[in-house]
Amino acid sequence: MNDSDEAAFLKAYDPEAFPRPSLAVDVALVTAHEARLKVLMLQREAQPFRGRWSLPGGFVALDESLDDAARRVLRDKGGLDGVYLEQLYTFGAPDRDPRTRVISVAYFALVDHARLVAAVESSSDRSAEPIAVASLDVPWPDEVPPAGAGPIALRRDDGEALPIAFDHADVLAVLVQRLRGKLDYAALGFQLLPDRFTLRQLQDVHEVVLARPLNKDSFRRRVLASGLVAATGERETDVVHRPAELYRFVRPSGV
Amino acid sequence: MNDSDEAAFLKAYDPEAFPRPSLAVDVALVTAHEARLKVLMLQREAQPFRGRWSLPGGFVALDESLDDAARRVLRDKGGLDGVYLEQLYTFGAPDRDPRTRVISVAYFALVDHARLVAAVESSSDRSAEPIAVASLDVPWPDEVPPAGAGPIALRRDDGEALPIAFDHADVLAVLVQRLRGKLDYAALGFQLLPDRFTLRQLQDVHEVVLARPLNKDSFRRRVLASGLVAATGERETDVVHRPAELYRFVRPSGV
DNA sequence: ATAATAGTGTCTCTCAGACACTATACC
DNA sequence: GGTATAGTGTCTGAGAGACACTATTAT
Repeated sequence: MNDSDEAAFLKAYDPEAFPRPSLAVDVALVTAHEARLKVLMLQREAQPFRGRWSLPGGFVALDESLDDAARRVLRDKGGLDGVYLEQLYTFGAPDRDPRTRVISVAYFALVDHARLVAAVESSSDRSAEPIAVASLDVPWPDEVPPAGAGPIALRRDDGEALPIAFDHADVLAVLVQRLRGKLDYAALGFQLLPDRFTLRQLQDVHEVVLARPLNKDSFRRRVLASGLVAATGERETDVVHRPAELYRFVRPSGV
Repeated sequence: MNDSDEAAFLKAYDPEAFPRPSLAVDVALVTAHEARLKVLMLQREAQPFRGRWSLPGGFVALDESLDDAARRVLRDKGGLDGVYLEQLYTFGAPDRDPRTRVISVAYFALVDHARLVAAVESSSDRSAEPIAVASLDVPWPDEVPPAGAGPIALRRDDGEALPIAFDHADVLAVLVQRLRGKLDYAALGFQLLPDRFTLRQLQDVHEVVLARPLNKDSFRRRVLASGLVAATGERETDVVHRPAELYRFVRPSGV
């Protein structure tokens, strides 16, 4: 390739030559608590879908990468930094936003429940936008929804169902599939727990995500054999029974 | 939500209010042949990256879904219709295209080798754009590349290495990870074979994708037990040894 | 002591890998 | 018959599920 050719070409290039839709990122901030998967949702105060609940999102700036945009959304709307973040899927149906063509690159972030609650509280101080941590009602048991499975529903702690804006129910459906599919093969479960956790807590998280009970013995064996956890020598406190050992997540070598 | 409110809002909405990058789809058209994974590549005749090889791609029209755009690219540049197509990942580094900000939603398509060769030949009649079906040199053995693994390289049948345009080496790296990860859990292998195939051919495909030998007996057992294949009663012909039974892919029930 | 959960030892069942053997085509 | 690959029967070892048992804390 000839560099001066390329420089001349770039000078003459017209960036308006192709149609350009708007580009947004939406972030599902996920946690697990009390046998439920939960996500942070915001109630829309503007049209479209005013009054319905949407994932936090934002438009991508021209000089920022998609990952950076997702991290910015997480920081601005969730008050969280340094959490596990992964690109999920890109949604681009022409009519998914009635305003104009908007393509949304969906991300998901995983955080332990206590940290999410703290972040939501400090975030509510800064902004009046209604915020909720809603439970997912997943109407199918396996990784992949069978044909004809209904959409995912959201329910607040007080029991009220939250109507979902845009195609965000589809985003949540893909999210649940990704979580269930990757949980055993990647270090996702740990991301939903605090730094120190018991194996029982980790099993609870897995059971919440997979929506089925797991065998205690074989779960312990598998986790300990994976080499992804290390005993700390500490034990939990303030429990009414024999306290369990606390473990911590060990990043797999070379990654 | 109030419908007339929403209608009034839409009328007043200014679609120029947010920066809008260009949006493209790129499609990796994949096949397996002679113990190699292969992809269709085009040699760029324009800047940028003139002379280097890129995945077929195109900009997304404002009234077309992402999937439709990918199918259009497949039809226009590869001459193929009705093949397996799946969204892979979205690439959005600010400098990935030196012209302007271009976000690329990458797809991959799977097709059997004979069909790809036929499509390439008829496509070469229509267009003078240099086209190649290049072998992937994957420099890591497992599903996920270890830290410090080199980039994927492309090699033509005549042995010549093809320099890669844009960030398409990254696209190919994610592609290989997806293929290796999903091969056992989803019906991907069949998509790389013609309608009728022998179990040996299917095993060859799996070995090519995973880049490691598989146990014949247990592979046969697993495939037959999966219920995804059905014997046709026919046998292969023109082989110098005992002909194997031909099987066909049976779509999993309910999908 | 009792209650409750943590954690371990062991048996069984399933399944992948390995090997050996038989079957069947063309030469 | 020779050769090459298809296809099957059987053993073995690894690992998950199931169950029973011991351990350890608070009350």
